[in-house]
Amino acid sequence: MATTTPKADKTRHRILRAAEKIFSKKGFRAMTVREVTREARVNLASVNYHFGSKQDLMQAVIEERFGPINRQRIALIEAARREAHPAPIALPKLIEIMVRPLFELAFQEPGNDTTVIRMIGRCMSEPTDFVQDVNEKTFAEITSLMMEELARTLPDASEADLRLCLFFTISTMIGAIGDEDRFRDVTRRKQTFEDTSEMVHRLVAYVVGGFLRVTHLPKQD
Amino acid sequence: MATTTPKADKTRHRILRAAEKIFSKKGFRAMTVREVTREARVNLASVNYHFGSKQDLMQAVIEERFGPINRQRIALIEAARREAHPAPIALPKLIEIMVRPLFELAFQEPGNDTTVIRMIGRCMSEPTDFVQDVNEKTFAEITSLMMEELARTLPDASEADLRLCLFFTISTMIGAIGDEDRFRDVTRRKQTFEDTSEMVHRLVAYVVGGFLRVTHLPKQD
DNA sequence: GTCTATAGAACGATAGAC
DNA sequence: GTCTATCGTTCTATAGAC
Repeated sequence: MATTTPKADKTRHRILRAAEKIFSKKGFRAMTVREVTREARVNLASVNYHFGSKQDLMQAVIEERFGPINRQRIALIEAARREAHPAPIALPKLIEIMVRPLFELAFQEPGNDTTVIRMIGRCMSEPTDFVQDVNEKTFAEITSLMMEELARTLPDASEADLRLCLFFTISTMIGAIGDEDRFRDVTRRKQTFEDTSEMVHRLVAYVVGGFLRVTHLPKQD
Repeated sequence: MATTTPKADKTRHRILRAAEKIFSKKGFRAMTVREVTREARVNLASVNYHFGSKQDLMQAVIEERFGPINRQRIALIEAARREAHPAPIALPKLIEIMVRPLFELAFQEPGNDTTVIRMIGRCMSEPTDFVQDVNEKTFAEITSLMMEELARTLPDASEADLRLCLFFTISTMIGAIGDEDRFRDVTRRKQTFEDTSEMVHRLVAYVVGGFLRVTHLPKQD
């Protein structure tokens, strides 16, 4: 006997890959079910059959992609905490945990294309309400975990400054991730994100520099 | 006699204000002409009469808003260059020129609302092709001017590193500007961007810290 | 210059045959 | 589980009266 549902799984998978590809380029509103099924080379009706609605499809894409990244970040924080114990995790290490899984998991994909990484950026700036809701829930745990560790690593900084810096950091990452075109315009590089490690290395340095300077700002409140 | 076209100008203006308000919340695709005319309390057909098409309306909104911000930045750079001459402009000063006009011009609006500032962020992450084209043209001059000055201020840094840092900086600004909801989530602040000056002060510190750390990274290429 | 009415196209979703 | 055919909605844009 053959396996039970080979074709269904394949169709489902093809739809998911097509959806994230188109969403990452155009956003939720401009991603039409018609274009997704055309790109996936499946029937128009199959999206509703397998997922229920366009919104349910989008939700499935987000959850499938963001879950692993955050699980890895949480695991890395816990490992780093054990390793450093009882000292706090060093700032560059902490920032790297924030930055690297985002870039590396994205490039584990076959063809090393930038679809996943662009999808994350697109997701963050997506105006549709339900996407924002899913986003908020997906990143709530890692945000509060990161704040805890930042408070340990930089005990003299105010919580308000740390939160503001974390906000800046997420902004930097999202911008750096999502906007490949602007990346090329500004940096004038031929490649896009090919040398991930070099880029991550500099991004970590940039964020660490930012944190240190803000939290060492002369008090003036 | 009364002025010649008081009502036409008023309608045009109402449409522009309504368009940027709705665009800043939802992006180009989700902004419908119907909703714009409803919000502006003008007739549905008036958008096509005054602007030609939805796309032309969007173009008018962008050019009306971005022009003054970039003109002010260019003027500030030239003034700072004269003042510092023959020394280069100090890094914090240069970064402040990049950051502050964006926030301040946005808050000159009546009611101090965040529409303009959100519009800029939304514009930067807008997937529609023609918006990206307008964006690129609008910011090409200020980008190259800023690169010139950065090269003078940080003469030991490689051009590649400076471009990458500038890219990070724009990313940080865009993220910090555009995403009021995430700002509230992460920072847990009740206000949004009320205390602009405090926010700008910290954003400048963050970016300066980032630049300095990346450009002083031990060489390893 | 402003209105109503509507053309014409594209969309999400579903019914029903296979 | 997959297909075709289509319904009902919503959109941009325009024609034509005022």
